[in-house]
Amino acid sequence: MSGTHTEKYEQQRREAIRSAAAVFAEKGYHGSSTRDIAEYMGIKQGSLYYYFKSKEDALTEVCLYGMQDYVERMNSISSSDQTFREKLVATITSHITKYREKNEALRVYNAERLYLPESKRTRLKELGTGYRQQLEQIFAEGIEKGEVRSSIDCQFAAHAVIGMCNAWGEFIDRHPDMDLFQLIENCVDLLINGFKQTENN
Amino acid sequence: MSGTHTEKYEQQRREAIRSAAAVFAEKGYHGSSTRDIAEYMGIKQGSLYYYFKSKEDALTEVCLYGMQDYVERMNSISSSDQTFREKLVATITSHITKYREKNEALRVYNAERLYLPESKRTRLKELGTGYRQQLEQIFAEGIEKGEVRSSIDCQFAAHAVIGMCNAWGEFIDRHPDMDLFQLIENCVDLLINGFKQTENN
DNA sequence: TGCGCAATCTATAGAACTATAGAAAACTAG
DNA sequence: CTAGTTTTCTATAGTTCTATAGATTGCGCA
Repeated sequence: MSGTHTEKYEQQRREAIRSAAAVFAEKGYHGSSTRDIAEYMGIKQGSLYYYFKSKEDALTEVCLYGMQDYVERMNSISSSDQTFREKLVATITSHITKYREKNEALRVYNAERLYLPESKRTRLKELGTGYRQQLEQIFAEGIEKGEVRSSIDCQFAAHAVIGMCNAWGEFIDRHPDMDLFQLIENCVDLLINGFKQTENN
Repeated sequence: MSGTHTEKYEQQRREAIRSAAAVFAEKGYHGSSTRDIAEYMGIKQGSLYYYFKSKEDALTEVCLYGMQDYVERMNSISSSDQTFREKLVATITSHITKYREKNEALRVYNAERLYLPESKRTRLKELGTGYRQQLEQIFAEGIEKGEVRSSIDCQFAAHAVIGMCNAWGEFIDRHPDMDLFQLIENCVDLLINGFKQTENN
């Protein structure tokens, strides 16, 4: 498959995926036309079909592109030998900075993937589940090592962290001048210590 | 304006708004057609324009409908004389149960409001800002009364709570058999106490 | 019963959108 | 420069969508 394609083809295809990501992120999947994507990329509407079989195919590729290195980063965080707190910081940092780096593809994955038919979503589900399970594992280890209290439900915790990151991701996308460093610090502090008054204070 | 309309008209208009909410929630604003909405409601496509000036107008009404009693509930929570913890529980319960009650309109507000032009969003912004400010106020009082540590940034905290509730709202919508009571308890526990090991344990 | 208004329907204009087919242009190698 | 290949373009068939206009049906009241 990939052997049959030119260097330029692969390059332009990646460009097409990035363009689709940018347009989908701004207007939503159904709100975007193939003409919008082509124009963003600087080619004509019909030419886009040299790179995508269909608009749906474009969405599939964008979602995969958005998840892939995101999951890879989680792999390396999860398998490192950092403390629970360090891993939590790394996870949140990785997740949130992805939004600032203009990885529109991740936003598209979050907001639009459900418009894909089941059949085209299995790979995406695997990636998402893998990501979540690694995060659950980090919590399980945190409990073992005594850094996290044992009453924490790891599945709940993983979902909560992911949900919070996505919520802030959307937010910082609309507030480009926000201080990410401060935000990450606040998130970690809240998640680890909670709102309540500390005893020795 | 409203005086010129029949009882039946008002009733059907509410029905139209609810139908639009259901359809928009499932397919997204751009993914829904006016025919979809009309069919859901049991009338013909053209008849919908007896109740909405335009599709965009329908979205505006749905978003307003979704926010309104939501904000009202927050008013009464915020002005009650409960403790911080009680108010937090009430807020999260109100927010999360709204999703289970099939208030699709709230999901539509969250996911689709940005497709409205600025001019039609000012009222919505006011409502959203009002909601958030009341939540910030709850945190400020929590700090005053010593229930919340003073290092918490109230604006950050309010956003974090709203973001987490919305994330779980989306989730429970796809998992109808989930135990909301348990979920709410977990959320409150996490937000107040955090992940970390407690001293006396 | 029949008049008048309210509510819904049918039909359609006009625009936009996806996907394809085949022509044209750009590029590569000999 | 030429022939073959890759990439892009033009044109369009076939659908679908929004919004409107005018006909039709249903309803309450004199």
